[in-house]
Amino acid sequence: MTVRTRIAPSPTGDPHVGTAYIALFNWAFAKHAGGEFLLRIEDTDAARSTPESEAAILDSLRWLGVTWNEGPDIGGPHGPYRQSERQAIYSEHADKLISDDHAFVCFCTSERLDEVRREQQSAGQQTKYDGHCIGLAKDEVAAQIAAGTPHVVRMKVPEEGECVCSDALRGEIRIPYAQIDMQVLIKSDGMPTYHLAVVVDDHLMQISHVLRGEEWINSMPKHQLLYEYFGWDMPVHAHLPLLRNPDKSKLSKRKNPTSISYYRDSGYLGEVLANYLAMMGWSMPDEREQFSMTEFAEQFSLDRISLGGPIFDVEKLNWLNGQYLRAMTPNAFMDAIAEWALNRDRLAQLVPLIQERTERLADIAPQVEYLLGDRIPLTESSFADSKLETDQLLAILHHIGRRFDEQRSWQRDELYQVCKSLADDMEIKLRDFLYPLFIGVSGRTVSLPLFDSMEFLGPDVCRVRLREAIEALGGISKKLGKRLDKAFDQLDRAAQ
RNA sequence: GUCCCCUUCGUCUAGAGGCCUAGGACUCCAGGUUUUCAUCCUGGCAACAGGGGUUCGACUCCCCUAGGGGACGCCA
Repeated sequence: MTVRTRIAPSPTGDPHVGTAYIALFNWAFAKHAGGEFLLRIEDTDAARSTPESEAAILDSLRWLGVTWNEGPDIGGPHGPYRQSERQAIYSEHADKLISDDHAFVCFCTSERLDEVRREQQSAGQQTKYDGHCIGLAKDEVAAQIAAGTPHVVRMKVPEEGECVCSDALRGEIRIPYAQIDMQVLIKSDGMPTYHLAVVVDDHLMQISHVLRGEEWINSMPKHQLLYEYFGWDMPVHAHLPLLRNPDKSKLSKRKNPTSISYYRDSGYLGEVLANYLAMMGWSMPDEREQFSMTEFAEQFSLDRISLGGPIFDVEKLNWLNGQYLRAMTPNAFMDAIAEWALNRDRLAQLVPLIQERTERLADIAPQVEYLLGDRIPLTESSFADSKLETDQLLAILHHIGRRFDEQRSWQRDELYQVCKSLADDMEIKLRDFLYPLFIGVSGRTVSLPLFDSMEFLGPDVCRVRLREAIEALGGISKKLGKRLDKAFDQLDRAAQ
């Protein structure tokens, strides 16, 4: 049997280092065994998936040196490789489950579900579907569907006993069935949920090994059950440890830059990020720390994975990047610079901003200083010219951070709208409101236009810089954070 | 709250019962090379979460406790 692994990213945002991490390991595992690695797009969340995100993810993976044998861009014998294009396959399989009595149609509204959840929560129970629709008569179901009542399909789960699953890294894992919810398999929009799609696709695409994040361990029983219901063999599953923030929580953009584009734009090399990620939770037999992806694939084995969740440590990444950069020939180094900052795409973004402000070409460097490199470090005195008090500045930075967290796209006009509306809500003049953002982003009171700068820098860089601005102003304590969160929520409610 | 997973220096890790006086790397500190800085070299600080077993012997195996993390969505 050929080893076949996959990465199945969801195109709902910036390409995440966690995705890259899992992709790298799956890739290396397949390559090591002389097998195949494929890419599948899990875009069943119709509301959040975008083609832009998909393109960015593919691009990022290529930048890291990951290649695939089958995928949405190159096709293959098991396509299509976009789940949104496989809807018929999923409904067919869901129907099979219903007719085999392994699944049922459910008409419960989300309001009722919320209510049930609330009750269970206050009673201290774990929240799960209460089985309301499980016993509905066939003709009633048919009538409701004919009448156009919105509905989902849920899987049945044994009420008692425990599920014994196997993880290639941990051995047996036992989870009581009482813990397992009657998972929705088909959403009311007709799309499958992850749980149905992943099982159906992994089977049809002949995936032999699934390396995925630890966060999925608790879903193994659902997946195993589905494999049993369909009468299929289950691929080998191995759950990789999760990348962590410095505070040990799961890596998140609020606390750490997580988008691969951030690392590329900040001047890291793709091969370095890949090398670095490869030593998160895995080590070379000879403890070498610098190695290529080819060497990684040659040496890779599951038994050298350590399970403690590794903290993503920028210091060490910096060191590693320096090692690579300094080891280059001057020619290669020149190419690296040109590719990073001075490629035509990047310049094309910059030119509209700087050309009209330029008398001599020598004026360019100071103008773009904070866009191509780090902006100057901030202190409290950086904000001395503000008309507002420190606590107001902190409130602005905190609140805009919350708004930015929810921001999907990062275009200048949208950023303007977000700021304008928050400034209005806070009843602060836009000019005064924007001041701490200017300082935070550019480190200067005079700079290129703020929103263009932000678009150029991207969300992760902006988040980091704004966070540093907050620190420079004395930081936000837990207590203050709570108060600001509350104030922000009130503002949000008032605005609606 | 319920369930699941994890636990070696601050961080990434080596270690598969005696090779461990626990090794390497990053960070930090000290010294050296260098017109400055950086690089580079040398040295140093620093860990087996705690408690019980099993064993002649436990960082390694088992149990308990503690701590950390994750999951509990018509998100993936």
